[in-house]
Amino acid sequence: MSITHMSGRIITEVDTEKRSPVTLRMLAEQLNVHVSTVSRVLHAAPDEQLRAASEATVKRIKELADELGYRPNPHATSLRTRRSNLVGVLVPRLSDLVLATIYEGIDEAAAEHGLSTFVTNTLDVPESQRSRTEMMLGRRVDGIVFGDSYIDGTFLDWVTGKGVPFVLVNRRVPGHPSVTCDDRLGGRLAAEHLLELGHTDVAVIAGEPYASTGIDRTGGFIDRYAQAGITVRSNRVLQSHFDAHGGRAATEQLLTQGPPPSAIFAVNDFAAIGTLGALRDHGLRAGNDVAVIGYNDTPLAAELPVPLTTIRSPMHDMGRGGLTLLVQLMRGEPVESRLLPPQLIARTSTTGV
Amino acid sequence: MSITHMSGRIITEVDTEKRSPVTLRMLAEQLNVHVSTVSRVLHAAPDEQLRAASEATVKRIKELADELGYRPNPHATSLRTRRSNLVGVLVPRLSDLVLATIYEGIDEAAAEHGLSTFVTNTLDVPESQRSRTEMMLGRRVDGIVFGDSYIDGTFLDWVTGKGVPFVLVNRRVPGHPSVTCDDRLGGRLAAEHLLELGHTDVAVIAGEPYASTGIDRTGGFIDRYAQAGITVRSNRVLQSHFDAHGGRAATEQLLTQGPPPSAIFAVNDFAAIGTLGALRDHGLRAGNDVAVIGYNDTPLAAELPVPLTTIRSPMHDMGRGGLTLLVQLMRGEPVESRLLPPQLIARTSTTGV
DNA sequence: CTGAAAGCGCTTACAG
DNA sequence: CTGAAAGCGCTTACAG
Repeated sequence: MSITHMSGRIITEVDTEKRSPVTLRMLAEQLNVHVSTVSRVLHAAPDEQLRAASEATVKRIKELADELGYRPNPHATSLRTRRSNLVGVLVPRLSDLVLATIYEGIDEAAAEHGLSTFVTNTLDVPESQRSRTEMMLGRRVDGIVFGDSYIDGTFLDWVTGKGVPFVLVNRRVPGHPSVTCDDRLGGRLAAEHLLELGHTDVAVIAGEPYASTGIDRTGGFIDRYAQAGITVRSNRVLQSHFDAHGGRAATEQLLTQGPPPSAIFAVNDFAAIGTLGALRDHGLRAGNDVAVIGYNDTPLAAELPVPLTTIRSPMHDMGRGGLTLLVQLMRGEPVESRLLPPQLIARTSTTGV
Repeated sequence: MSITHMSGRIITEVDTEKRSPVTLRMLAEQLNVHVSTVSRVLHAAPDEQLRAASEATVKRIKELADELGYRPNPHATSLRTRRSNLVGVLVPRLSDLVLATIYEGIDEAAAEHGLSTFVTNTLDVPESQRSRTEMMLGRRVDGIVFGDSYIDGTFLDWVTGKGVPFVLVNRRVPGHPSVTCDDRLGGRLAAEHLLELGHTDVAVIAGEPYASTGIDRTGGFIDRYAQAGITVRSNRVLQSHFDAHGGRAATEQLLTQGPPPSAIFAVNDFAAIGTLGALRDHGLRAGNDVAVIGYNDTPLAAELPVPLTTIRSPMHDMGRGGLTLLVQLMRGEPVESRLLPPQLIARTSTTGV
């Protein structure tokens, strides 16, 4: 640790510190005990260290390990135990705040369980979903979290054959364990809010047709309107990408095809921002001329020039919950899918100024 | 691979497939060659396979490896070679689109080099920067990319002592290799744009005082104004967080302390969105009453109700460039810091309707 | 052209 | 209470 002031030595020492972190064997040799004893002591739970070694030995080992900053080599451990303590996470795009936030929840919970995560983008491209999954398997992950599932579960059936436990977050697929927002309920909440405000001519910017999020939010919304005796016609329901550009494009299309609806439900806050832009281009004031409601309550929603009414979804908790479910699965415990409750957050974009 | 329709067998097979991916030894035994021969063949570059084994043997080995889907166990490889092919990435927050995009660039380039990445948030908390770095070292990463550097390089000096190569992206620190946007130039471009539009009373939402991004963007801006003979007074330069809430808060403060400036430069698009909100609350129209210019050209900027003038920074390329620099460093090659050029993107928020 | 050995750093029954 | 051995799956000189 001390620096010797002879240039030749210094380089050697730095090199040594760099190349060789302290190993179990180094500890064992310094203490004149067997490497297996050190291993046992360092792994025993506090209450069963008695059986690992004598109290004195335990103390000596732990102190030296502390002093030298011993960190087990995870590759050696993984090789030996056949557990990598690694979890793979697949998302459409990490630069989508929704997925980034979910991932933060996943990684946070993973750290609490002593697990590390690998994330990767699949861009919702099936070929990438497959190749990135294989890459994760190549890395010997102990489990996978999919945030990019297609509602058609063919791919997941293939993954099942690989024997690696996995869970879904963000988007659900029937027959597979998942932690998602109760998106049908979310859609219903949006509908109820607009119904209360008296909107009968409404449109939906519905998201991607392969994602349960878009499907369920749209379905819950339309069903609630149907209950109220109002049919949302199919030309008022437009597919879209889950971003501002997609929301703007879909809204443009909507506004081009006839008189504007009195309210628009965009199944994603970013799409909703695109909707706000398109409305403005057409000289319509969001919240006064046309009500707009988004989904997720991203941090931006409250700060927009026209604060956005939205359905809050528990993004972070979805990530945490998904990882927790995966851990249970990895332990061989039975698991159940969870639907987390959404919440309406009313702001100016529907209530007006 | 085939499914036997006897329930007992099925479970066994799935279990087998799950627990034991194919190993070098399995290949060797099936082919009646030594495991070292298989290893040599599978590692040789196409042109030197002649020296690894006979043409016939090479062919047999490669075919079987393909057929069985052999994937080397990375933990065994890492243990043996003392290279993990792992890179650690530290960012303030992955749910900040700027950092997520930079990370996407890093991971993309990493994959091309056969490297995998671990990302983690530090929330700009020094204690976390340290603990997360230690966690990365524990994972035996071959290198680290810091996207969260403080301009004060004390922490990085400590990291240098660890002997692990690292590079900086996003934020630079004198004396350490980095790939960043030329933020001083970016600030200057913002100033020139506003000067051309005739703005003499301007304010800056300046970001965090410990980040080179905020410092350089602000510095370049103020210097350019000084060149034009205009002093930007210090009460017109406000610290802020790099998000919408921070931008709104700082702008509120600005608008409270007296008559509004005729233009505001926010050193981050999200902060700029907060600025737009605050202006609207005060009955001021962005682009007409007060010009607003942001930084980064995030995908949202163009889609906002008032499209945002901004300085485009090459976020993705910064990530790619940073990883490339790290690879050079890991090879022991000399490296040089790079400044990537920013670009002005003029939109309605400064030009008006 | 190919085999055999050693060893990376760890864990885990098994002895004693 | 502690030691010794075996082995996880790979790579790398070294022989022959």
